[in-house]
Amino acid sequence: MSIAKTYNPKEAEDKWYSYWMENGFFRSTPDEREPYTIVMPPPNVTGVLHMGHMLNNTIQDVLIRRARMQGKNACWVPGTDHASIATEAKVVNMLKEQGIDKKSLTREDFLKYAWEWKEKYGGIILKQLEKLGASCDWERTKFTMDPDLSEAVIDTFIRFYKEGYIYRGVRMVNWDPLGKTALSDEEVIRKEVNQKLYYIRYKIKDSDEYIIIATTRPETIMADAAVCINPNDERFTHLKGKTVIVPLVNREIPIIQDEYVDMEFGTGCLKVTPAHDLNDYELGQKHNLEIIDLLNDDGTLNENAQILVGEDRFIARKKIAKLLEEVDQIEKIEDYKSQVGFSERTDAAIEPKLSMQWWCKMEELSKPALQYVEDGTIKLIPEKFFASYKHWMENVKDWCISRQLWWGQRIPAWYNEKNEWVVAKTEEDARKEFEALGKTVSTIRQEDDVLDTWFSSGLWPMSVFDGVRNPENEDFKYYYPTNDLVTAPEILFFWIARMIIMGHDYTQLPPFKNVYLTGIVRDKLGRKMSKSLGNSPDPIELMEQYGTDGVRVGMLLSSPAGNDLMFDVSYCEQGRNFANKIWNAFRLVKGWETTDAPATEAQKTAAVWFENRFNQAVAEIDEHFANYRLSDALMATYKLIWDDFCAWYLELIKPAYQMPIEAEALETVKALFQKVLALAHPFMPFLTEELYHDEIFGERTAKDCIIVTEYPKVIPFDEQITKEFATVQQIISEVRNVRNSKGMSPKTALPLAINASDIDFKKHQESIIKLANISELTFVQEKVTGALSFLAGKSECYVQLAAENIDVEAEKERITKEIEYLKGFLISVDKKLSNERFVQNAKPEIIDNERNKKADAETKITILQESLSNLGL
RNA sequence: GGAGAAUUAGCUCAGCUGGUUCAGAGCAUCUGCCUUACAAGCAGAGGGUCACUGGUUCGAAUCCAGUAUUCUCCACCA
Repeated sequence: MSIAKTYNPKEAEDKWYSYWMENGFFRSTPDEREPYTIVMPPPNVTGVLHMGHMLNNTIQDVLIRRARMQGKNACWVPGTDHASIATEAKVVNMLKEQGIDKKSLTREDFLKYAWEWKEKYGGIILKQLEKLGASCDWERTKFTMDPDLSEAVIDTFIRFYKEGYIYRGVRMVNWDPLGKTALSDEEVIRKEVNQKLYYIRYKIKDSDEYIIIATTRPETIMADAAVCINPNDERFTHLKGKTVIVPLVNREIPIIQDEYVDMEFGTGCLKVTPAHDLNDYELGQKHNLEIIDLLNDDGTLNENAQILVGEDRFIARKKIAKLLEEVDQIEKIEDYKSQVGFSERTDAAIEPKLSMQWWCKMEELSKPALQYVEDGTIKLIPEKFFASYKHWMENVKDWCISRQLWWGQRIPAWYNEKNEWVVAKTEEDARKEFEALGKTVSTIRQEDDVLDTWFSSGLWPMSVFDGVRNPENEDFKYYYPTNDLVTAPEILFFWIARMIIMGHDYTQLPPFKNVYLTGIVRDKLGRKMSKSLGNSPDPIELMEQYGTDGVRVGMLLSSPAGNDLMFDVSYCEQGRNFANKIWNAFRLVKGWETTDAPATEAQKTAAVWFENRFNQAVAEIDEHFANYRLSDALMATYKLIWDDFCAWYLELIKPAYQMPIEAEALETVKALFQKVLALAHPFMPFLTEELYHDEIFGERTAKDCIIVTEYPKVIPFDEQITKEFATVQQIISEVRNVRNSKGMSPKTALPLAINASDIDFKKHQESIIKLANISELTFVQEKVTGALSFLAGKSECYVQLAAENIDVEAEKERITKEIEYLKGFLISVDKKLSNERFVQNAKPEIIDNERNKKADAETKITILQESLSNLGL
């Protein structure tokens, strides 16, 4: 036999992936079948895929493959996301490394580089997904900046604008001085940072007195508009109505009063800098203060600062502190920890900044989106995420949707020479708009504003089917709403909430029914896998090493929904071993010669049992899938194959060495083998397809592939068969144990007697028991003396050994121990039963159960005690 | 500061509405085996006061309260 001893994944993977593609098995077009749709969360084109993507897409592939096999019209739409700021930051960096400054480029030139980047990395990503075995409909591959998707984005902007959800206004925004763009609240990551708290003396005008103010940001003092105290603060009553002098620039500012100020914190005095702090801004509005913006877009000081103009804000901070020290206006400096916002993408410290931006009103829009999840129209899996979803939805603020970038969909606003503006899809429309408003326009222009990436990905489930531009098209009507969305909990607000909001606004429907939230892939130490830590294995390398199927199994084995996954390569090893196990089971069957004979009694019994066990497992697996417990579904499959199929069924029907197998038994095992493979296919697509096509299973037509073969259906099974067989398994196990404990070789045949007075297994199972290398099997009506005994169910079994092999003392001890345990057990049962309150309160079936336990234990004790006394003979 | 979750074997996790699936699984460990599909394997074995303290109950890993530890999300205190 020339078949390899271990499974070699490489060959099978390349072969079958292209075969599936060539035969269009991933393709989906609307037909009369029930659709099953998943849209892939589009990975960013910022780089290559990491383990989190791999897990995510493996889950999606398992779901889609299973649905496909179940006869549904399975459609998995792949794609990538342009990831506006993230990609632009990467491209800018890449250019910088080549010595090119973004500023030196025109918009068009820059976009050319960006598109090149997208082609390169988008391509790598799609290749990685192929390697993973992802069975998506590649002909539907979309990119969030494809012309049709971009048009959908622009249409939506205009729609929302007309509906009154989008407006333009000057607000405090999160400004990223590195990306030089505004950010939404969600794109700001707060981190605790060690800072200094500077206590600065402000001189009170016409007085020798100073007032001391604590701040972490001395570089902003030149923009101070007031000093604020709490009106209830008695320490400062005498200062009411006075003014103070801002140090260094000697500007006079008022002392105002507001209860906002916390008397306990710092010195109880607050400097108010409306241009550079959200709270100060609000205070400034309230008290009508001057707004002095002293920062440029890139975080350097502008001429409003008067001093240190052009200096970076962090350098300026130190220098200001020094200057203040020189004029003796620093009281003290303390170490201080506080939360500072950082840009999610560029990691620059965020600057609160007043800026004209586009905003999306969220309050109205978010209501139906909350409703869907609240009433179960959309199910979050696991449910625990509902609480934070609800909280976010109920407290959502307006969404800043404009970004000062080039890479993205341009905001369709047009400006005339007077800076008046209209919203319109094209320049032509814009001119008409202006005309209609009676405004002159000679030159018309757009600004460098693009839309937040999440504005476009929010449309994803609709736009991939062209449902925004053309809601009546066949694809959209057929595939939408989609079924399952598989993604990370981190983007619950970024993405999921916005898809629901936008989907509802367009269609009055939820965009999907179930949201499966996967965990974060962490390393063994519990750290999130990241490039910077270098603790993330390269997924491609892993697949090379363990096989794609092995890696898929490895990832799924340890990832219950919503829980983080402590990833370790040992899981992949387990996956590889499992693939190998199936491979070798196949080798065994393939190696059998046949003889034209009917199956033996034992083979028939084993087959009946396994088929029943199989059906039982299918039901369990189905249940697990219904609850999105994929790791449990996989484990059930794993155990069915490894324990039941290989360790029991195949061992039981196996002919003696180099003997042929009965043809009938072989046919049965082949049929069952194929069913088992079908069950495993969603998890291990390549191995199962490879084996499915082996000649031992007969000729296959070109389209007869496991990927589209029928997935095992849930059919009734007989629990009694499983139970009876369990007794047989126990007997075989015990006999092995006897050999093991006596140091005998498995080849030693032993005689076995079973006390059939209380037989709870069928006689036809005799044939199975004999397979445990039993020299003589007898059924007796009474005790057998001078033998090792054990209980299987309620039947006592005896293995007759030569006297020297029986250690009477050890046997006595063993049996005594068992009796003691049973007696203790009996006492606890008796205690319950003699407790009046128990008998009164417990449900009747519970009481019955206790009575049965009691009877059982008593019987066993009797049997064991007899054995004990027999030992003495 | 607020909210949520978790804590069960060495590791990763199951244990639904309290009572034989109640103390489980996989991996790892240990002991035998290179037995003729597979040492990436086979046959066995050991291993847990169910974080802690109370409460409810005839009965608690399971329900309640508190404590401790850990994690996640949200939040503008200078």
